[in-house]
Amino acid sequence: MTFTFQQEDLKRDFSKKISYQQLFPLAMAEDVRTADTKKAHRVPEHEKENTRSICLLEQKRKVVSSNIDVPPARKSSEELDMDKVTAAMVLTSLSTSPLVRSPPVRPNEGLSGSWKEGGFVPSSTSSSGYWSWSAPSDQSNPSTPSPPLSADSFKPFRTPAQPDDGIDETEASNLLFDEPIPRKRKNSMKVMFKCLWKNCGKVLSTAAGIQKHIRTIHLGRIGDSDYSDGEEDFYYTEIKLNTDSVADGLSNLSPVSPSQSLVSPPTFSTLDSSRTETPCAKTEPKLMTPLSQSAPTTLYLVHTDHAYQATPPVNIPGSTKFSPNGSSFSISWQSPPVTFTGIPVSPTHNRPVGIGEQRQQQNHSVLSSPPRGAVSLRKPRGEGKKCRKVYGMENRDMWCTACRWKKACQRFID
DNA sequence: TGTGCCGGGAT
DNA sequence: ATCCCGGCACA
Repeated sequence: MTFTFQQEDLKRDFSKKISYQQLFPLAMAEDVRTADTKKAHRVPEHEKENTRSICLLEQKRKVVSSNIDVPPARKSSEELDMDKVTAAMVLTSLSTSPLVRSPPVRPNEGLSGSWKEGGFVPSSTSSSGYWSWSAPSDQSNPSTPSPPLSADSFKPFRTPAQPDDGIDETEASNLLFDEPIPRKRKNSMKVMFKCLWKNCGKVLSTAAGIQKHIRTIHLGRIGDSDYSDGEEDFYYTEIKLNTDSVADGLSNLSPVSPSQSLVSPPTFSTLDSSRTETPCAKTEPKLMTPLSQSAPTTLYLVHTDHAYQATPPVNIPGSTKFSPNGSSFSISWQSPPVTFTGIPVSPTHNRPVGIGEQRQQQNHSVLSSPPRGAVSLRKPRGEGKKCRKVYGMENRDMWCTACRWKKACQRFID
């Protein structure tokens, strides 16, 4: 129904290019700050392009959804204040909502092909529902893989700043690659709406119902129960219950321990950018800045005990402290601490950029930079035989110390 | 490809 | 200061 319309709409808009800086001033700022360290982390142009497109998608999703199911009220004037509220709500939501689930492995997706090659598809579209920072910046790590996206959208709660989720995330990612969209799971889903009001948790089958519930019960709008300013939107979550095995663990409405989220590698749990501000929009500074600035195009992976680097952050050149490839951070959860990390360690096709690769990149840039020989301060090479030649490698102990140390020979000076 | 040795890290 | 080595330039 509306999905069809939205997809078409999005497709059309994707053909338009929007200035990177225009969309992501924050990311640009970060780019500038970390420009030096990122020299070795050049992101191929096409990846940037993908990233841009994805964020454009994020924006578009908001527009679309606001046109369709979210009243346009309270868009701008309250945004700043609401960002603070958003931060609080995120935290609240973390403890009251099923945040993590295991996305199905979808080998047929267009995305999978890209990250097989060590290349990277910035699938920052992220499956809806959770933490993923699909930031658009050059920091996007080419080798940080995007896990396969999941089809089920999950909306723990809504925030004023992002009244979206009007479109399925996977579909969105498919749009990017003009892949046909497998929809089979849609049919087996039952959409429910759960009230996120603290200590409530009421589940209703219709959005109208849950909105009315929130309006009347929690917002106390008894008189004008038909009027909706959209605020209710923020207090309920859409839950898609399906019969798939993947969703089995999610049908449970209680908070889900992140450690349950990974079914089996390389099936990654994804965190959704839509839960927090995507880099396309402003973010609450303390909560999001490090992530949104430095976790571009990367779905943060929920770390448990498997193949992901745990804290402390790994210091990799070209990445900031919280960058997707060079870092991780922890959030203390109700039970086990959750580590979001952008450093997949092992899966072959999604290994991080290693030092060797960085060196290669550096070398590459060296090769393509200044024409050498402009000014060579290197003194001419000695013509005569040196210790090495005279004594040979087997008599290295007979060499002069300089030769032993690979310095200019002091015994046979030219 | 082997050699000389610069630049820089480690101790 | 000494020792060591990566890596570049050159033969």
